[in-house]
Amino acid sequence: MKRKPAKEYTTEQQLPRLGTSPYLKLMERTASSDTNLNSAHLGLIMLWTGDNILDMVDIDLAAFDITESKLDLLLLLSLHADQELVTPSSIADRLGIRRSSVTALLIWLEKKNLIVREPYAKDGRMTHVRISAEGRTLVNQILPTFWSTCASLVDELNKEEQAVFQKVLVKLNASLEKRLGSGR
Amino acid sequence: MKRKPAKEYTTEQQLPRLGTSPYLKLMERTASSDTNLNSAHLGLIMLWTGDNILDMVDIDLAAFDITESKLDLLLLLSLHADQELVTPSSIADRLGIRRSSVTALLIWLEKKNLIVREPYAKDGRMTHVRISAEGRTLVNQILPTFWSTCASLVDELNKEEQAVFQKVLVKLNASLEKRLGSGR
DNA sequence: CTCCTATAGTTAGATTATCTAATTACATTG
DNA sequence: CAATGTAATTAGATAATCTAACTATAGGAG
Repeated sequence: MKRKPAKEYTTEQQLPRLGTSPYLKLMERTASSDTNLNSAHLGLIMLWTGDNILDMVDIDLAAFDITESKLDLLLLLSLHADQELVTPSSIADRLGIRRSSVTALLIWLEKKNLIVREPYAKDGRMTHVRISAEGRTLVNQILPTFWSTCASLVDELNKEEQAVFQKVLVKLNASLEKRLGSGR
Repeated sequence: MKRKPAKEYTTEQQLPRLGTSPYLKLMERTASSDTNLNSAHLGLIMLWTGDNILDMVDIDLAAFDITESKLDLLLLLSLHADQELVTPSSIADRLGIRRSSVTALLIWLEKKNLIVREPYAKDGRMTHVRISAEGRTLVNQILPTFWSTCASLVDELNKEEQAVFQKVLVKLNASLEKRLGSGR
């Protein structure tokens, strides 16, 4: 969760915007000799951009009183609604977080009646989790805005730029998911 | 903060990896008619990638017992070390967070002797914040790894891909920073 | 020169998303 | 059937954020 200060006061004294170049100079001075500076620069901008994108999405979802993590989980349940068994463990595994973290999310979602937890008859230790009708309704309310926010992220890019960007990004993301061992 | 499960147990039953296509199908069904689906798709992948990149960097920084937010602040102080006056307010303004959030970060950093807070003589309400010698040492220890992590993010891409990617990314990030009103 | 108000910083208290460790309950297997 | 493994939860912690309230100082209006 981050950003979106409503404006506290307008401060008089300010720090100047330095831009990218001081970071690059610092990098030149402090990077190990076997680090490719161009790649590092690119990675840094990617990191900053990722941060900004997360912020944008958070801000938009705030209107629906939900966070990206929770929407993520609801979508996961949506897309696996046909599965006989969806347990907190398997959710944790898929999301790359601990079971206890999933429990916390589920408690919140259940309190709002967005999901249902049902004991699993075939194995008394397990619980089946599914999205509720209310949950589906909420998701359907959120998604049009969510997709339009996603689209707006890359608004500035023209068709051609989008095309090359997409190609490279898909490759990049695949490699990251592989390295993290996580992914959809 | 996210991800990095050490492995709790290996769960037997798992949720299948669905990949991107069910998300796209869902999008086709639920996006408003004035949303460009290609753009939305691209934005979605961008969001996922951003998430993964954040995770990678977090994991690497964890070894130094510091988080991205805190390193960010230390770098900010580093780069403004020549300024006569750097206040919590101006930091909050630059980082796009509230003053009270900055206070929390500063308390942590000060406890570890990474920064120094000095009363500002010319205005008794203000405090000048600067990075300490210890802080500078830590930053110098972290940066080589940090840059190499940044570089490794885009390892998979060849020279040519990096070049187009960079061009588009810079443009994209500039537009996001403008929209968020934040930025370096 | 004193009083009001604006500003800077902090504190108090809350939320969200994580984690680890401990606990509870059920299942399996020797 | 007792020991051990697994699923889920609970308890308690940390990090990063927020809003609201508070304290202290500054600066201007009488």
